[in-house]
Amino acid sequence: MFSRHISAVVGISSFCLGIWMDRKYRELNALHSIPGFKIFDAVYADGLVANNQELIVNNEQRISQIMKYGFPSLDNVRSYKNFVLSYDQRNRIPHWVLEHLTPESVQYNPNVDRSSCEFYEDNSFHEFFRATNKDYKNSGFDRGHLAAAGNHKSSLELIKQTFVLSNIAPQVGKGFNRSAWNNLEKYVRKKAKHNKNVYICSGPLFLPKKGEDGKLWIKYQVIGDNHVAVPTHFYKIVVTESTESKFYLECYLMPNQVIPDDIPLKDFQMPLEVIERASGLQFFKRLTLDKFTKLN
DNA sequence: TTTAATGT
Repeated sequence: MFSRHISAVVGISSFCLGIWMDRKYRELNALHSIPGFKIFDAVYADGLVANNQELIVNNEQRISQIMKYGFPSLDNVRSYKNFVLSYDQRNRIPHWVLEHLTPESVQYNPNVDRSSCEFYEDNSFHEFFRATNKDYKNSGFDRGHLAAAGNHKSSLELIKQTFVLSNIAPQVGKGFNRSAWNNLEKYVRKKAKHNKNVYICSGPLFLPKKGEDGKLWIKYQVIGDNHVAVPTHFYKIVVTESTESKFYLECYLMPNQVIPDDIPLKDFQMPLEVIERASGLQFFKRLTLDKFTKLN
C-alpha cells in the first residue's frame, strides 16, 4: 500500500511501534471548566496597527477562542484576525498555524474573491528572516497556504491576511498543493459546515530518510536568496466538536511530493504521537491531557 | 470549487 510505502520512505515506522491506536477516531472529553485561560501575551502583528480599544478587545477574544485548547509552542507567535501562527525564523516558514472554523465562517461567499489577493512579506520579522515573493519566483514550488485561503472567505480582510508569507511554505504545486493537500483542506471545510466547531493545526515536517550508507539523514532543498526551506512533509491535526459537544481527533501526514489522485485520504492518517515526536510540538494539550488522565 | 504559476 502507498501509506506503508510512505512510512518506509520517511523512516518513522520505528516510533510508530507500540503507539498505534485502537481507534483512528478518538473521542475526547469536553473541557467546560478550564480554569481561567489567560491569553498568551504575544506580539500582535495585527494589534500593532489597531488604535480602537474595542477592536483590540474583540480580537483578543477571537484569538483566545482559536487557541482555546493550547499553544503547540511559544516561539515567535503572531496572531492575525482569524488565525495564529508560530514562525520558524531559520527556515522562513511557519512552525504551526492554528485555525478555528464554524459553519458560518466557511459559508460560501461570492463577494470574496481570492484573485484580488496578493502574497506579501511579513514585516514584523527582521529582514534576515523574512521570506519574499522573489524567493518563490521560478523556484518550481507553489506558495502553499497553511491557514488555507478558502477557510477565510467570510470577508476580504480575513482572506487577505492568509496571504502573508509567514503563513506560507514551499509546496509541490501540481499533484500536491493543487491535489491531495487541497482535497484535505476541502474535507476539513466540509467538516466545519456540519459541526459546531473545528480546530485545525497545520505545519511542515522535516523527516529523516535512510541514505545509501544505511544511516538516517534529513535532506531538504532551500529556495531563493533567503534559503526558504522546502519541507519534506506537511501535517494537519483536526479536532472536531460535534453539535452534541463530542470531540473527535484526526491527524494527517502527507509527503511534499506528487501524490496519485486515487489514494484515499484515510491512507494519510497518522497517530497523533507520530506527528508530535517528529515536530517537537504537542497539540491541543488541554483536550488530550484530560483524556489521558481518564485512561490511567 | 479551489489550488496556484507563468507568460502575454
